[in-house]
Amino acid sequence: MSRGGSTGSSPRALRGTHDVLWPESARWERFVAVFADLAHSAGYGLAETPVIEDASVFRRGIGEASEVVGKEMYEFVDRDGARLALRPEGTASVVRAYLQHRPVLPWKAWYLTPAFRHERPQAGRYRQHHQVGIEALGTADPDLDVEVIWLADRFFSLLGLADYRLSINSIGDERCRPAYLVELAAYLRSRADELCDEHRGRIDTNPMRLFDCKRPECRRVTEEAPRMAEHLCADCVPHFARVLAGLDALGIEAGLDHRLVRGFDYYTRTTFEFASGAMEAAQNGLGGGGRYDRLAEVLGGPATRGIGFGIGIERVLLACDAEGCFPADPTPLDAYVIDLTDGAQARDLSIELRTAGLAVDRGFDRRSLKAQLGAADRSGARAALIVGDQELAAGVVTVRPLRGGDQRTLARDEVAGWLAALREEGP
RNA sequence: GUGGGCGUAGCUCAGCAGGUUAGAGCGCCAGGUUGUGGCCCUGGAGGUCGGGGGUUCAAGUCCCCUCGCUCACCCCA
Repeated sequence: MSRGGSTGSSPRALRGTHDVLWPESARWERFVAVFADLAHSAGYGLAETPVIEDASVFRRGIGEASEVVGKEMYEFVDRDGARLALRPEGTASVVRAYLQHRPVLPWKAWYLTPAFRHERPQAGRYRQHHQVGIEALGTADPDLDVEVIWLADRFFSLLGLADYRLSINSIGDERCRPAYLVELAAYLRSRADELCDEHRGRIDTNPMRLFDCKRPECRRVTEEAPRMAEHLCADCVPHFARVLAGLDALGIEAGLDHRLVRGFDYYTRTTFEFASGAMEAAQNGLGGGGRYDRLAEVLGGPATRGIGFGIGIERVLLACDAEGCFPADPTPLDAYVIDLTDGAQARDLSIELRTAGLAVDRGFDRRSLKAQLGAADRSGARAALIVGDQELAAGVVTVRPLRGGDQRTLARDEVAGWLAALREEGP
């Protein structure tokens, strides 16, 4: 098969996108199920919102000066002339949905979504990746910050991950940050000639963005920069202290990182990130989040505080691979029906058993017994059910365990019970 | 956006210094076993050697262009 994109070859998934097929997809199903159960256990309900939004939702929410909006967002004009965008992250959409429907506060939601960013793909980085996340709106209580961070930490441990670390910071609020930004910008201007070209121009538009830069020249400057955590106001100081105390009480280790400002402009106060220690630094970010107490206002709604996080599914599965945890184990079939007559027996028996709550596949095309048994073996079914002319005439089914055990003949109405018992026995 | 590596069967790859109809293993299909999977044996299907152009008597092999994949930088999940 041609791997080229030239004439004559069949279509491929677009660059940076990928298919997740069985059996690998079994892992995704479990991943999402574990997350959903955890979210429900803390009072979070599913929020399913469109992946496509008016571009302003993200431009205003995430920030015009952010990398994601500035050079990565999929944005286009549709047939009606509207400026639309494919969601590059989950939070802005959920807050938009909150503002539109105004559920009673506090409001807690979880989500599963693809996220689109136009970048050059590499290991663990895609143009369409997938995230699960939660958002909680309507309270400034720092214990909510603790709950949210605990949920992320709990999720990782439920997957069996152990080698990861939490970084945390507070980046202040509308009361203390403006003065800090003035001081920061002044400091950065004083050392502007030492900064990388790309970030020198950001000093006045968005000085905190420079903390994200990994180039050594910028890092040297930002390491010695004034720290937000040391300029917090009388409201932010106790908030952050309460968050740290809560994490400590829960036994969650958090490393303070004064450069942790996150890539989206909507964050206030608490910001945090989880990184795997089992992967290369280029793709070790498992997830992150923080408070966004101003986001609802930026999107045109009433002041509504909020906090949440997003977790990258592909990244976390890579970390699981690196740690050898959370294996994929597809749910096995209870039975595979083999019909040696005209096919009507497989048609009717398989549907009868499925209706009774069993997982059943069957052979098609009237293939030989040997071929159908081979297919039954490959299907992973616990048992093969054989109906040939002899069984049909006698009203029975030959049942053959495929993982050890003796073959026997059962009356047709005994088969479902026998399969249920077989399921109870083993995996 | 910038740079490196790589494109031969569904998958993993071999093809020595350019030389007849391009190979292996795995997988798939069929038969050996007229109704019994896994092991074994035999056979079969499956490839415009990513695409285009060039050099040559001759190109999977050499050259150019192009597309794609991949890894890294940046940023992030």
